[in-house]
This record gives sequence, C-alpha cells and structure tokens, in this order.
Amino acid sequence: MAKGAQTREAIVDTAVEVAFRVGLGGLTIGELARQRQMSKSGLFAHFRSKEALQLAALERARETFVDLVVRPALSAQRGEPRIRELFERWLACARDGSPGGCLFVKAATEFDSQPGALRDRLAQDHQDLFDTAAQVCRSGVSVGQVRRDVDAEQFAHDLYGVMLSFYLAYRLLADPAAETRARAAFEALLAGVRT
Amino acid sequence: MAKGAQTREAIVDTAVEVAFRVGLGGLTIGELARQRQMSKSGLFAHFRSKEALQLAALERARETFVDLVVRPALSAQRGEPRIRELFERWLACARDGSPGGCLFVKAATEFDSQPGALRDRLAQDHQDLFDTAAQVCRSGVSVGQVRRDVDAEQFAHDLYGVMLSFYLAYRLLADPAAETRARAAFEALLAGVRT
DNA sequence: ACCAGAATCGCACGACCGTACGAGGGTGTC
DNA sequence: GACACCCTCGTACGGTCGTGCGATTCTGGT
Repeated sequence: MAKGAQTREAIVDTAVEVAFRVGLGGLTIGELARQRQMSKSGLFAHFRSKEALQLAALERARETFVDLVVRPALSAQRGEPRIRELFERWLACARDGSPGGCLFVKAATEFDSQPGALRDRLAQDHQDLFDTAAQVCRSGVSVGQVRRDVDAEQFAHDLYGVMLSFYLAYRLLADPAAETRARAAFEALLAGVRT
Repeated sequence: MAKGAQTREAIVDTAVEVAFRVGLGGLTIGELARQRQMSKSGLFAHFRSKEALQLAALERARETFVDLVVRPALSAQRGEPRIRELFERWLACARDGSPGGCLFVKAATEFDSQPGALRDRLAQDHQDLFDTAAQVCRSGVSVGQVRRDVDAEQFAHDLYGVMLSFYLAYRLLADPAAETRARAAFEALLAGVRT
C-alpha cells in the first residue's frame, strides 16, 4: 500500500475512535492532526472537506461492524445458531467498546434530524442492517426452528431495540445488570418466534 | 415573572428546539442569539457558561418529558391502563417531534462517553425514568393484571428498547411502519407480563 | 419624576474552526 | 544524477467560538 493510503487509513482509524467519544459532528481536523502528530493541512489534504472525512469514518465504522458482527454471524449455521451469533457478536462489540461497531450505531441518533449526505448514508446502512437481521431470522424458518408466519422485519426491529437499550444501560448508566437484561430480552424475543 | 426570567425561559425553549436538531453539543451561543434576535453577550449573561446553558436546556427537556409523558401516565388507572398510557404518551411525544421529550432521550447517546456534569445529570434522570417505568409496571401487580413474579426492571428496560427502536425507524429511516411495529412490540411485551 | 437595579448592548480577547495554496522533502524510475 | 510525482508542511484567510467588561437602556417602586 502506498504511503499516502497508509496514512489515510491511520487517520480514519483515529477519527473513528475520537468520533466514538464526541460524535461524528464533534470531529475536528485540528484535534485529529494533534492526535496523529501531523499538520492540519497535511491531514486535510487526504480528504478534501470535513464531510468527506466524516463519511470516511462512517464507512470505516460500517466495515468494522460488518467484519465483527455481520459476517461471522452469516457464516454460522442457519437458524437459531445464526441468530444467536448475530446477537452475541453485536453484544460483544458494544460491551468491549470496539469504537467502530459502536460508532456505527451511535451516529444514527446524532444525525436523525440533520439532512445531508451523512444522514442519507447512515439511513442506507441501517436499512441494510435491518434487512440482514430479517434475513437471518428467516434463515430459521427454512430449517424449521422459527415459526413459518414470523414477521422477520418486526424481529429485526425488536432485536435492534434490545441492543439500543443495552447500549444505554451499559454506557450511560454503567449498569452491571445490563448484559443480563439484554440476554433475557433476547431470549424472550427468540422464544416468541420459535416453532 | 420578571422580565429577565421571561427572556431566559424563551432562550431555553429555543435552545431545546435547536439542540433537538444538532445535539446538545452542537448548541452555539452565537446561533442562539441570532435566533432570538439579541446580542451574544446579552444572551450569555443569563447563563454564565455554555455548560450552564446546556444543563438548562436538558432540565427543560426533562420537565417537558415529565409533563407530557410521565405525569399523565401516573394519573391513569393503575395496572394496564397506566402502562398503556405511559407507552402511548411516549410514542406520541416522539412521533410528533415534541423537541423537549425527544431531546431528553436523544441526548443520552450523545453524552454516554463524555464524562462531565451533563452526563451525570443525564444518567440520574434516566435512572429516575427507569425507576418510574418499573413502578408503573408493578402497579399492575397490585391490581392483579401483571404476574406477581414479574421483573419490573426488565420490563422498564425492554420498554425503553421499544421506544429507542421506534425513534430510529421513525426519524432516521422515516419508516411508515415504525409506529405499527412499536405497537406490536409493546403488545408482545405486555402479553409477556400479564397474569 | 426620580432613582436603583436589572437587562441588554457593543466591543474586544485569544483560540480554534474549515479551507486554500505554494514550497519543500522523499521516493522510485529512467 | 535528473526527473516526476506524491506527501507533508508552513502560512494565511475569513469566520465563529466562548467569555469578560464597561457603557447604555429599560423597568418598577417610591
């Protein structure tokens, strides 16, 4: 990989970490340059607007999420194992504070009222995630572990709710019972769609 | 009410509206002054730091949420009616974009990784909300509509999840089915705790 | 009508913002 | 060794940020 591309990757990594704390909107070229110990202009040259930087960070976050959560889940056995894998990976990514995966979800609330390229991209990505989760749910139908008349979109929706609720309790309230509750909610959800 | 207090109230109202779009962190004294058509320094004098302004906005958001959601729910009949009232009011406040109520929830994700007075206050308020929701759930036990062995905290947690998931689908994705799904999730939740 | 105090203003400050541009340094190819 | 090209830098611009202060205007009680 060329030197420039390497630097760019490193910058984006740092951007994700910072944005994970202060939000994508709170990202600052100056602060980022400080952290990477390079000049503002040198850093800026890699992106050519702040929005491009934010989009790059968002994309990295999405990739991280896909690598850490979605892909491993999709390579698990169809049906319940796959559903469980999706949930467990997602939970782990939130719990261990892997910045990428978390940012991807966190940015959603930040930009839900700010029209623009970021919001559009975020909406697209989340729609994809919902579709994937629904598909995972349906994979359970084909192996007879999930009710044939299941509402897969509803399941995806509800699963997301469980995760969001976990994020909040775990990160804002630092509630030690957060994980237990998330698991309980997940099991209830699963019980509701099982054959 | 003295003139000054009146102005302050108006400023805080505007602050809540703006923060609802750009986040509490995105609040700006200059922009606020522009919207209220007064000088930056004149506006600033009412608070004496930006953080105080943010805290004031957060408090107003909390009050709005309590007025619009919590109090009406608590004055409904114990048991299922009260639980339903809590859910419906909450849903309505999110759906109609009442800035106060929404901001209160939205700010939670914004500051979950930024230590400080805002985060602390937010955590306290959310804990209170959880406690209230749990209490509302328990009110159903006393009238025999909710299972005696219900985990009220879990219920509160799950209810929050349903709301968060609704926020996302409604605001980011503009999904027309969001409300229907939220209602379905709520009914499933309720069915799980009924006697 | 007057006066005290509250409310608001104008102006200034240093810091940082995002962005632009040209100069210089490094590296790889002929 | 010369050349081209990619990175990175310094410097600069106009703007906005949060905050402080003294001067001015407004308001309410006497």
